[in-house]
Amino acid sequence: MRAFLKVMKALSDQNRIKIVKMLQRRPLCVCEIQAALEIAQPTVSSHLKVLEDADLVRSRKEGLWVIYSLADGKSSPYCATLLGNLTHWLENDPEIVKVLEILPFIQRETICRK
Amino acid sequence: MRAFLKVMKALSDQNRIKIVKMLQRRPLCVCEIQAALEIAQPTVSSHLKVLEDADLVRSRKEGLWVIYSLADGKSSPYCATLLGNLTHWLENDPEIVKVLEILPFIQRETICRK
DNA sequence: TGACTCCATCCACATATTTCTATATATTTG
DNA sequence: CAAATATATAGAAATATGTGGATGGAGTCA
Repeated sequence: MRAFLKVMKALSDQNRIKIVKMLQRRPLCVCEIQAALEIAQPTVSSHLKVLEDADLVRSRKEGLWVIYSLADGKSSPYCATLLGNLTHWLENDPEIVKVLEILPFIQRETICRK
Repeated sequence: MRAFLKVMKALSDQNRIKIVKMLQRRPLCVCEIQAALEIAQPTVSSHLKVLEDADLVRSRKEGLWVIYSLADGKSSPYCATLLGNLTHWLENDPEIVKVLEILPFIQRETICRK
């Protein structure tokens, strides 16, 4: 129950849903997510922590960056099923479409000076 | 997005999950839910309102009672899918098992004096 | 009509969540 | 080592949420 509620709560926020949908396209560093969502960097870190605690997302350090990507979903049936559903859910949602459209123009090299 | 988040938030609370799982067994009046969850009646009404606003649950008046039952899920793919998944999810969860075990002993005739 | 029962709403309180600013940590580079 | 950059953490403010007591409407029955 604990794990289930954690997953549901993690997916109950608009910004976190946007993050998941973006990560379905490609792995992203914090900078890129921040640029796409246009919110403060600590807010992004906070949301990523919630998603990671729910095992929906995983991270790996790569030099100065931390690259976030979707989890494989093996930790629980909730993660697997919901991540699966989210590949087609909200695909036509205006807010989601908007973020996914600008995603190709967000490049790590442009945003992060290093 | 709005509807999606509404459904996810509705299913992000332990008591509301218990209500859904109980309703999968049989329709229930507010009294019966209150007896099973052992919480205050306004709290039950509050949770039922959240579930109903998310189209996960529907209600019909029957004399003095208001009988709540699961929605058919046709209002959105989120409702349909999640209600479907919840028929087997959490079936072995200790908290859920406990509520479902006492459910047969909760009878409207015993609890509601009518 | 009047007493009684089921349920929803109102209100207040406690807790949780979201978000930001400021600061700290970690890594790379000069 | 020192400066610069990416990210995390701490703390605070605003908002949202869960909860229960009090109240009132609606229906039932004597």
